[in-house]
Amino acid sequence: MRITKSDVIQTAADIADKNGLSNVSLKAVAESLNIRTPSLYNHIDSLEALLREIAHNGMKTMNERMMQAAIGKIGDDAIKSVGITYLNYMIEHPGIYETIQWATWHGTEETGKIFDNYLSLLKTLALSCNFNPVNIDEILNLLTGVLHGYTTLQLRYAFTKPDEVRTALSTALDTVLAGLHQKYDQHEKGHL
Amino acid sequence: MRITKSDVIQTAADIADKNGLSNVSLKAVAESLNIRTPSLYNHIDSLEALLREIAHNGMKTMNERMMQAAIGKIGDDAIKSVGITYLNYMIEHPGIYETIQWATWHGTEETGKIFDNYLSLLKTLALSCNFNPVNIDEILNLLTGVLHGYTTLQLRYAFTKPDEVRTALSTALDTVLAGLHQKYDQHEKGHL
DNA sequence: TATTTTAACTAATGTAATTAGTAAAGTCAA
DNA sequence: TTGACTTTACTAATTACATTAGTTAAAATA
Repeated sequence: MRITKSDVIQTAADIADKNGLSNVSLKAVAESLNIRTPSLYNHIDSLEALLREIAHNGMKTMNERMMQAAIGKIGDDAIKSVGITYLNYMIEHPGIYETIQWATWHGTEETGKIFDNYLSLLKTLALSCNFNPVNIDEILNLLTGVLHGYTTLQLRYAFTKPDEVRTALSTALDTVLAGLHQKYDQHEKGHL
Repeated sequence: MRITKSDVIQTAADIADKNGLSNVSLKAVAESLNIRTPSLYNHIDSLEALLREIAHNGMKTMNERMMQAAIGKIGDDAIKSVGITYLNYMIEHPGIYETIQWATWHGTEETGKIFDNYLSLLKTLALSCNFNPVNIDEILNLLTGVLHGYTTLQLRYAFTKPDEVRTALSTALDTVLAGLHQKYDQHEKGHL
């Protein structure tokens, strides 16, 4: 009968996934939890803060899953594997992903830190592709951009044909990686 | 003293650009126009409908600018020119762009139609790149994805260093186009 | 067991969207 | 120009939430 902060966030996240971000209200969350609206303030600071917590939780979960997905892989394989994991999370949790996008505009330093963890993972993997480290930021910007934009735009098809969208993403990443290799691959240094 | 629907949309769009989407309220719009909130209902159906109108107006304006930017150009040049125009609009009108993203989740058929016009422009330009038409949808999905994702993620830097972000986008598009050419360029058919 | 914290509650306030009903000002035909 | 009609503004009232204040009971802790 006693409720924790984590319960509140989970419940709100579920509502977002089922009914969309715009239907997440303190009233709706409280009803789901069978408590009165003001009682939520024992766990959260405000509706905005709750939304940010949903986003942060989601981002952290994604980061963990992507790290798992990268284990035992390097180079293009690792990057594609991470990309598919990213897409899968979005398909499973569209409401949370919507909240993450909301947090892009309403984020705090915390939001930035969690995003940096994601960048850090991608950076390690990109370096394992044998790209010239000088260009690593350029490369990261392109990879994160493609991942975010491609998955967002394809999400509407992802519910009806998830497998097609997954293979399409893989193909798209192949194309981008081909461009990256052509442009940024390190030339073999002379043998010592 | 008399106000038109277009005035309402413009005013709301200005508020979005200046203060962000979350500060667009009927109250704020009415105050800017020096009328009472309920009077807005003579011009719009609801707050949601108003936001959609902001998005649709913005998307149409972007489409027009991108078509202008493409005139007299073909191939990679045309696509890069369109991409820079896309980015420029976002820098000029971050609030409208935020609203367009909102409309991605809360859109109507109208939203889809305007987006299709954008796709149609890009399709024409992509075909002028000499890609194999069989793969044109794949190519479009990648191009639109990169454009959306890259610009969204770079927007935060775009206000302080707009020129750097612009050239960086150009470079990123070069990379993607290199990948696309490597994979999808049509081979010369035998001479007839 | 006594004390302190936690987390629930009711009651009250403030803000914003929306609806209903009304009046004034503009439009247009006879 | 006058009178019907439409448009667009208004006030008043309703509703839905978010949020704050103050209170109480249960849980945790010492």
